[in-house]
Amino acid sequence: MPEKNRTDLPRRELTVGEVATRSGVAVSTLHFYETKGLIKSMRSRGNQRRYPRSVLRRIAVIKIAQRTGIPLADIQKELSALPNDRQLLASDWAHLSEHWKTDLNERIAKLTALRDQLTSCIGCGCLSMRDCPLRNPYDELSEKGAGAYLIEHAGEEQDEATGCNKGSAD
Amino acid sequence: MPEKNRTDLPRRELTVGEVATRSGVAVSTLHFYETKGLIKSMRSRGNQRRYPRSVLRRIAVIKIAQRTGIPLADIQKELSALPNDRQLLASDWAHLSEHWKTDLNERIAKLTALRDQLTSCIGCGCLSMRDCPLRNPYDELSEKGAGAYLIEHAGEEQDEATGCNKGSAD
DNA sequence: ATAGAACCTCAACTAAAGTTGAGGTCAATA
DNA sequence: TATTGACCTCAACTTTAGTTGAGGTTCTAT
Repeated sequence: MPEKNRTDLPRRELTVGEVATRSGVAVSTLHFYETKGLIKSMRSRGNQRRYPRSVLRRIAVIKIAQRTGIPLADIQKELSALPNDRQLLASDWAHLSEHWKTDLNERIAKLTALRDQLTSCIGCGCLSMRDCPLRNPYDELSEKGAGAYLIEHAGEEQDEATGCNKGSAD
Repeated sequence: MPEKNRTDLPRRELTVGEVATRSGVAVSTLHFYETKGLIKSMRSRGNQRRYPRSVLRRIAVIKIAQRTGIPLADIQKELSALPNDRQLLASDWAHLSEHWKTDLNERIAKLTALRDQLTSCIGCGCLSMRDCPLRNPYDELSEKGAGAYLIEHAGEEQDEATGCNKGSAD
């Protein structure tokens, strides 16, 4: 067990394996994150990766952002846009997490709206393109600055997948 | 405009292009769904796809399920497990949407929990593997029948990514 | 000094949900 | 009838987030 007794100075740099076990992500994932510019490493004389302990915090932040549904590319952008790219300060965390919280709230709001529509459409089941709120994708449109959609496209040919409230299977 | 004047009997079968425009999904997607067993088609003498109008309802249901976050493979399973695979009845819709609503509620609950943790951790920023609720993935574990986790793994080597409440950047 | 664990690079593979293109056929309209 | 848009199949490509494996090197405890 060579891992165990490496002179365990409190601030020694970490190997990729150590970072993997301590952060809970696979070594291959750390390599992958490095290719994506999400983390960086120093190299030993023998070309092996060495990490400052701050990388653990960085990985923690990445993982939390992922849980909120942010794609890695976006996380990378936000991390690299930070004034102090190398070391994540408490203020950075506050900034990022505030931003991600907003994002997350939007996603929750969207899902909640969907759930409510689902609830009210369970009894109906018309699923009409024209009449059913489940099929009028307000949410998608509102992202593209819509609201005007219904007016602008009012004359377009629409189809009734089924007649609403007929309760038929077609 | 050949599309326009096809003898427009109310119950004529639909071509793939008609289904595409009426349902809002691409023709290639309809082909794809067919290979995945999500929809079926009859064929004309010349081997072109012909759909009953009920396919529009089926696609509507698929799209709504997708919005709730269900993968296509699961949707396929549920649709094909239906007693009446071909035609979706109102009762099928009620059954499926009830089920998906439950699913959606769970996803919302998870995201809400994450948001609340995020909120309470913004000021702290410790992100400690041991101490931070954001890093103790209760949610994932609870799916595997956990709760026992904290006790069972209590002696395991954990790492402090940072010391909690130190407010330091490492 | 040496065994063996841990590490290196690079390429290929996975999964989901499609999209794109090539090469060829069908069908409705002028 | 001829044209042309719509359609067909099949293969390859795309993106995201990684994983797997081959072939070779480094590190560290004994």
